Amino acid sequence: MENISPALLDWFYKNHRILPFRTDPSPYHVWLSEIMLQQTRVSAALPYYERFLAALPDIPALAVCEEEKLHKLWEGLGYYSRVRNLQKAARIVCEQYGGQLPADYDALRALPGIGDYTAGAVASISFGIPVPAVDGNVLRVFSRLYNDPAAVTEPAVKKAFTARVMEHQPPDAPGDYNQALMELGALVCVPNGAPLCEKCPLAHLCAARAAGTALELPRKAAPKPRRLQPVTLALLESPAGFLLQQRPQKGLLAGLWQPVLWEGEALAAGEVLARLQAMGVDTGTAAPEALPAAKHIFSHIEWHMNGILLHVPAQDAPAGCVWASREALQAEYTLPGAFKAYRKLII
DNA sequence: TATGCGTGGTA
DNA sequence: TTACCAAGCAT
Repeated sequence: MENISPALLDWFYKNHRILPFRTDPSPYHVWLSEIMLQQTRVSAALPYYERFLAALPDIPALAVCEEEKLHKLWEGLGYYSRVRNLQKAARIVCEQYGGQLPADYDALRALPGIGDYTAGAVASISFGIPVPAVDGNVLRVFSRLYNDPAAVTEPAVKKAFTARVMEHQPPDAPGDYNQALMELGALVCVPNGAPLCEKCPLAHLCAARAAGTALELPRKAAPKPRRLQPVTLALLESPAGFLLQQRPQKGLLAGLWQPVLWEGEALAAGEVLARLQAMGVDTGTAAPEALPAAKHIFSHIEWHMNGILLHVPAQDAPAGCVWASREALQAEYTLPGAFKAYRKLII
């Protein structure tokens, strides 16, 4: 196949979106944007990006930020280990590289939270290093361009596609080329429906367009079905505010805050009261009110939530819990989006 | 290699 | 409403 980069780059320079991390593509900006954009849409990440940079304008500021504040800046964005790894990496960069990201693919790749894709993106976009940055967009574009039905979810297939990506990469513009492929995937060679082939600068080269198979590509392995999990929660309000419990430091929503809850069990109100009392909570005399049922879908689990709202007397918080005022909830404690249905009851 | 890890937009 | 799935990484 003839080299795609002239037509691709010409299209990119005329049609790319103006994005803040392109306006000022410093290594820190590109790194932060790439972490935020992992499995996340540009429109969802943009407000977080602006707010995060305003709070933590450089790598040393990120390195010394308190974890609670860090979580708060990521609240609602999901995959919270991303921001913890971001800080781990920032601390290493401060200790080993004087606070500047290294201009070296392998050194970037060795930092926490930076995998093949992100190392390639930062190296090529910020430092002009001729390496690949193969994400879901690029795999989709190439599976169609070559009309290749191989499952792009397989690492061996991704490796083979990466070799093809590099056959077309111009040595003098690796960053623009990598971004152009992603931009083409995001704007023209779109997923979830028919691609906009009439707008595609590579349409004349595209094997899937010729074969009429673009809608069926890329091929992926079927996802595993989600596990359904009943969850019972107890929303306790006292004169001091609402009772929050911190989640374990490992696993789902690690270290974030939530109403007191039990996963994997649908508990009746009487059983909830008994369990609260066993925790040392004075459940008082007010009758528990039923909370509305709610569902939250994670990628691998589906929570079916029920529970009670209970007004209790002023008292100390049990171990691992705090009483949080509405103001503290707003400013300090990070409540994951899974509790969106209940958030409006407490803020 | 398979699994765990969030959330929201869109057809 | 369901189903898909978005600029992935760690273990």
